[in-house]
Amino acid sequence: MSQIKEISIDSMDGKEVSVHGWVYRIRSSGKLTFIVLRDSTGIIQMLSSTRSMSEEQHKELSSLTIESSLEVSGIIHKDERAPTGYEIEIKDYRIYQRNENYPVSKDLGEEFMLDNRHLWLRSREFTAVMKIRSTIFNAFAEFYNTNGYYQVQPPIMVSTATEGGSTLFKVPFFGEEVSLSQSSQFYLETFIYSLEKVYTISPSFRAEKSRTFRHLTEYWHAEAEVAWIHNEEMMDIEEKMIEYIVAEVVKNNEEELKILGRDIELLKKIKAPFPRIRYSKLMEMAKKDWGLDLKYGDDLGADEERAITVHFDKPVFVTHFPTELKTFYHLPDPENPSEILCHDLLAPEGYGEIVGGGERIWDLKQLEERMEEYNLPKEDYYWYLDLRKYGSIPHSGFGLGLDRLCMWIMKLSNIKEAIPYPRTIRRTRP
RNA sequence: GCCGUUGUAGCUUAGCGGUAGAGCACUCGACUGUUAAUCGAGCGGUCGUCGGUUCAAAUCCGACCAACGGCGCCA
Repeated sequence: MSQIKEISIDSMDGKEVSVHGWVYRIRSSGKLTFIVLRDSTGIIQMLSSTRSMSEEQHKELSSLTIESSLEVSGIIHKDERAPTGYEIEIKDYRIYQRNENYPVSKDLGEEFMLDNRHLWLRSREFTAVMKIRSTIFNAFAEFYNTNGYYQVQPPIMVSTATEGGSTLFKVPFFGEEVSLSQSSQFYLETFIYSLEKVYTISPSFRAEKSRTFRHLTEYWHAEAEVAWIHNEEMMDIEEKMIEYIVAEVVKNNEEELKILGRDIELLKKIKAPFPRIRYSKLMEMAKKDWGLDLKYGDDLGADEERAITVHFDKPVFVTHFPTELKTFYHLPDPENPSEILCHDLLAPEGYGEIVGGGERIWDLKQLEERMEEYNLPKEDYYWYLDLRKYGSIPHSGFGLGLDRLCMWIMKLSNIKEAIPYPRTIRRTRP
């Protein structure tokens, strides 16, 4: 049995081949029936006629319907009239299942496509999305594996909040209650005292009732935590990582990018270093250069991020946010304690924030003070505070929304198109 | 949490007070080179649900349900 891609080459012309897959299109003009077969590697047109089969066989094949499954054997011909330039003249076949009525066709509404995601997955577009997504997830792990990092697995059911917030999913737990993890950062920090450089790819959950093009309640969170490095070095690593991931997609998924209509030339421009702009400077530029109604102390809303990122063709770091705009664990800049040593990475073309990261407070006293400001109970965070009691060191880390990264790289209009089974405030099926 | 939009055949939709129409899919038929073929016929609808107004409601009003979109929050 062969795969469609490996037989679609000139040197196979005239050879006998066997393939299996699903009916992608079928057209009949009586004595000739064209069946376009799909497998995981591509599509190929197959010809059924009475030249190479009996009348009954030809009739049975001609009656097949979309997405019916079968295997065939026949002779492959180079033929310019076929959609991909190659065609199989069917000599024999076996039908696994003939479908009655496949519900997915052209002209689909959004709700229908989401309700039938388990079938829509088979479409060429979504197959392309899933192949690119696979490249992105692999490339992320590969980048860190080849740079001396260890992959670790934090818990998903947790009893401590990361942000101290109200956005946690509560789950019954033997008469008690636990939360689903919204970030693995604190657990990642526990590993750096032995492994020094660690990363994880794990799901995160946010119970926020967000209804936007880039929010999911369950999403894939790629996080890293690195001992001994500071904010600037963390950004050095991240921009090389993004450059690597995008380059891998360009290298491995040219065909899929074409199916999605993504401009490859724009992706080829994604090379480190990325611009680094201090928050205070960005506020000035926003007001003076782009006419945005922003002042120091404002957080970046969706409109602002869009307005800012359309001015760049590469991702851009925004650094040194005012202390009050971010949560307690960020390290205040020793030279200007009203700002913190942190960074957001905004994706270009209007996509906005894909990474949040920075340097963590590593002094016990300073961390305790900040937690008091946030009214966080020390008892719950005893293990996080212990990290500052025993061999504490400077360190930095980040969290990356992998689904958002996928959305930007593929230039999708909604994050739901970037993940196979999106979970949102109103959707948990299929 | 706030604001908005949409529910008509399996799917995409037209109709917007007076007998529910089309394209795709599916079924049957014609066609020896089709490119999401073409041509002919057929199948398929308690117009999201409940209630109200009216001689008459898919159409107007109300409530509910479902989904989608925007803001805030964030990755």
